[in-house]
Amino acid sequence: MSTLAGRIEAYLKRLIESDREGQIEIRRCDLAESFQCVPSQINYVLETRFTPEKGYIVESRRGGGGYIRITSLELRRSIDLASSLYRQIGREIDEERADSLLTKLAEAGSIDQRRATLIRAAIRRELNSVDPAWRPYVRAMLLRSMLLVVMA
Amino acid sequence: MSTLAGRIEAYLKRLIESDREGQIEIRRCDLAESFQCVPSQINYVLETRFTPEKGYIVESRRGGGGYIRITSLELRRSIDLASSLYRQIGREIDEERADSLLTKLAEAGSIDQRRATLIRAAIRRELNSVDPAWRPYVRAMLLRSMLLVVMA
DNA sequence: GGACATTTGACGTTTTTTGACCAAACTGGC
DNA sequence: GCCAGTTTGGTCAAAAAACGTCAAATGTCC
Repeated sequence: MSTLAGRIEAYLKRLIESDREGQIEIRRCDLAESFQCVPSQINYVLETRFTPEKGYIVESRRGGGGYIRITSLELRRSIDLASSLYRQIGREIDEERADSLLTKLAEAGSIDQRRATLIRAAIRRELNSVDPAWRPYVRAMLLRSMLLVVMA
Repeated sequence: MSTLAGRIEAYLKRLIESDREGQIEIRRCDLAESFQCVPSQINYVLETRFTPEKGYIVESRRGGGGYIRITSLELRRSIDLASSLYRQIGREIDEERADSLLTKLAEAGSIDQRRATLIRAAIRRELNSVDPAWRPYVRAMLLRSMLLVVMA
């Protein structure tokens, strides 16, 4: 994937993935400048790699203050889930609360029993090598992440 | 067996066998150049020696940045890609390696593309609030945990 | 000589890159 | 408020970069 178009695509996807909203705004001329290519190359990348079928929405505006906005529907949808998980779990969580949350989710059918068990075991194993003082934070992170990919 | 086709076949097989995943990517024009033959000779070799019945998959792309990819089904199976990749994570991992690992898993069908994107995004976002010095460790933990629950 | 395999080259398709020209949106003077 | 000029992004077609197909020519082995 060593084509210009491929590199631009990868760059944009990275930007989008690290954005909290799964959405970015760029200026076509800036991007073209930083990749040393003609501006229309950017349109080519957008048309071939960021189509609705591939889960992206591209909006733009011309004129002064113009921009190109790219939204990943996939990530957009996961935002809600992520923030709801963050509300339930928070920045840190102790083992007991993590445990009961998993039990609740399994009972509610949001995740299956097998995965709940798997998540408990994974957390316990990973925390082994973590300084006890940090465990509540790391536990929260792991729990949030695993639940996100399982429930999405 | 000292025909041109035979020598090209032997050369490609040597390359494939020395690749850890039993897969190589070449450029038809380069190969033709180095064997001093017409490009279509390469197609002849592929059609007669690297067929599915003989255990190979050949994929290709035209246009700028085009390539020909040959995969040996046998070598691929023997490695058990998913678990071998999983073991490759280790105690710490940088962003680039994590990225390419996810790409490979998605290509191999071990996880779907949608989840790969989700995992990348989740890792990036969680790491935002982590001291850069610890990121490789935390990244490894998150990646391992999320892969565990999605591949299970 | 016939059957089969190999080699070559002309022509075709797909994907990427580039550039000339077009259209919309903002800005500032009147 | 309107017009002219500037600032952006959009379109489209040609050129370039790869790979694919097919059939004719050539070799090889009974």
